Amino acid sequence: MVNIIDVARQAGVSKTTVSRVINNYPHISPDKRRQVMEAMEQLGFVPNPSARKLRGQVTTTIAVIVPKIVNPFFAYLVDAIEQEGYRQGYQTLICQTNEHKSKEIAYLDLLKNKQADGIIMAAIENDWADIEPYTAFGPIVLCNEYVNQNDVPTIRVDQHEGTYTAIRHLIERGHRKIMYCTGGLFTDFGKDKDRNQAYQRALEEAGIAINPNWILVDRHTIEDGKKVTELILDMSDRPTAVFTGSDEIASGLMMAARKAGLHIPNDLAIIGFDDQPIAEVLSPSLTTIRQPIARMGKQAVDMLVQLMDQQPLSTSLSKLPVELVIREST
Amino acid sequence: MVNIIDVARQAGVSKTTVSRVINNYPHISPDKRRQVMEAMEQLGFVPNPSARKLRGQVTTTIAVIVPKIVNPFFAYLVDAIEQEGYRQGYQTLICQTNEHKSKEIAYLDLLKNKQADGIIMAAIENDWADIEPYTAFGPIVLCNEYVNQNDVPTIRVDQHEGTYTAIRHLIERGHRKIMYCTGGLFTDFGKDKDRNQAYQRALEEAGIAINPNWILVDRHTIEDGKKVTELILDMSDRPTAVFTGSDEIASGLMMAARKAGLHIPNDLAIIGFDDQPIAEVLSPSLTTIRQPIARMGKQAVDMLVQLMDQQPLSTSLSKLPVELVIREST
DNA sequence: TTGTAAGCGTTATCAG
DNA sequence: CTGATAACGCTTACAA
Repeated sequence: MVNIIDVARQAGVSKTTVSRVINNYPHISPDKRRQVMEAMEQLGFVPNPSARKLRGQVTTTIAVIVPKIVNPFFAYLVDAIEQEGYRQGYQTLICQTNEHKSKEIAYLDLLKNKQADGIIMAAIENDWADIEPYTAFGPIVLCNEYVNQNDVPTIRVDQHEGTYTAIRHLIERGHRKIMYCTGGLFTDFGKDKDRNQAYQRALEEAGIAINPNWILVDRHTIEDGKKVTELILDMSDRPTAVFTGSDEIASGLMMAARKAGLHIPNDLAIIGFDDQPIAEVLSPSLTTIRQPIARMGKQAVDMLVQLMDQQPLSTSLSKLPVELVIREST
Repeated sequence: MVNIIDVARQAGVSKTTVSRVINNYPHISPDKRRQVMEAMEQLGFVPNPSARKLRGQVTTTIAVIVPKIVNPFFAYLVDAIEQEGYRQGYQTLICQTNEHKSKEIAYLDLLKNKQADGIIMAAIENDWADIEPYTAFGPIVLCNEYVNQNDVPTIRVDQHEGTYTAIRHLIERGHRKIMYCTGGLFTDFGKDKDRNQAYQRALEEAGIAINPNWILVDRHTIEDGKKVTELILDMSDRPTAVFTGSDEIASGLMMAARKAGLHIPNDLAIIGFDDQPIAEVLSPSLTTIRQPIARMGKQAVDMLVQLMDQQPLSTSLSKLPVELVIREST
């Protein structure tokens, strides 16, 4: 491995000077700078990141933690973050927890060991109380997920508004039997709390009673969607519309419903969440709530960079608007 | 940051002993081992990877290079690699080139600096001649993509067989006007060479002349698929079937064709490639060539680990079989 | 079985 | 403007 000393020798300078060239220090004679550049070129020198991280204060590395990279929502988010990070001179470490608490913690250790200057969490497996201590080692920004705590830097969409808009849309289409089918649990915190409350509020305002049979939780995948359809088919009192927490559930649901002979949207209206590319190519195409993923990623990076640069944050919470995209499934 | 010395002090031993405990050396008294473990626990010690990489010979890190993580094929491949790597004790660095040659080279530098022990490349942007020198610093395994060179460790599917099977299937369905629409170029090397040759061979065997108008290259995305449909609609002599290089092009194509009033498969048959989750939920569901992505990922890791362990490779090429999945679009 | 000490490749400090 | 030198946290001869 060719190192800074080899370059120094080749250029006839000290390794300090080489280091200065690498790091663009201002006061170096043009002559020496040129010599060093040439030597680096000739020897194919590349600075060793381990050594830099070990010695320096700064790693110019950020990490983004997602549960599953095969989930298109997270893939697009990671992509946005990676590209914006790259633009701002950061290397992005992509970390997949597979929903394991221990893996999440292991990735947070990246801060502890100065492997990364900051972390963007797109999901949270552990309690915030267990994560918070890591902020002592570097900034953590939540993106997409959030917690019941005011001072945690967060970029997210307005889940309440999104869900409320979706349910209102179904009601306006004449539906009164609306199933609610989402990711997390029907709990009292974070993302799901907002969605749950919006669902309840929209129904209440329309004077519709809530049917507990039509509340399904912990549904994520296309497979889950198919199973939801089976559930619906088995019901004596079927819903006429379904709100789903992601386009993936929606697509599985739609496919199975179609196969069972249901006409969409006449027999069953379906609305998704995310506006993934798939939403447009489904038949019928999927009405859904569009999340501004690229903007979320960019803003998360911006906020993280501000924190890493010790700049004061104008606001610790950025709530981006969502958009109802009406297609054929409702 | 709590380091090995802090632990040593707390446990009342030397840092060497701590290091030995971390690395599971055999000859340590149970007593001291326990003391060290307790100290590590109490202090919340986590070994610093930079220091280990800098000092040691081994990083227990592998890197996987993909062009775009938002492409579901690569997302699934990365997922398989990450999980298998994790199982075998390796941390996986996920690297996205965005199809930039320079980024690919930058990632190959990971080998040079001992940031990774080995690399899996799922795509190739640069010429192999420019990549080959990096093998001096650590093993490189190709997965999915390949080059015209015998000794390069490669895991891939039989693209020729896959494409041939697909085209034969269309011919058996009675089609003689078959469009060919794929990713790379209609070139003479790698993945595309095999596909191209298979297309030509299948047509030739069936006594069908090749129509150059029906050969489209460099198509990748859903958007590309839509545009292909426009092209078809503008043709005076239209194909009756289309072979596409990925389910994504196929889905864009299908959607636009349906919108234009074409019946699928009667007016236009479509066959995809990959068997992504989307293939099943499309309407009509998509006939496609299934790639064993999970197996590819696992085998790539296995092969890389063998090479990193300096074990001889039984064979440098593993060609996995593909499978025709017949659905409604043909 | 345990400890001492020399590095791995960089950057920060200090002196010139 | 430039250079010597001391860390950063860890592993590994070599000694004991």
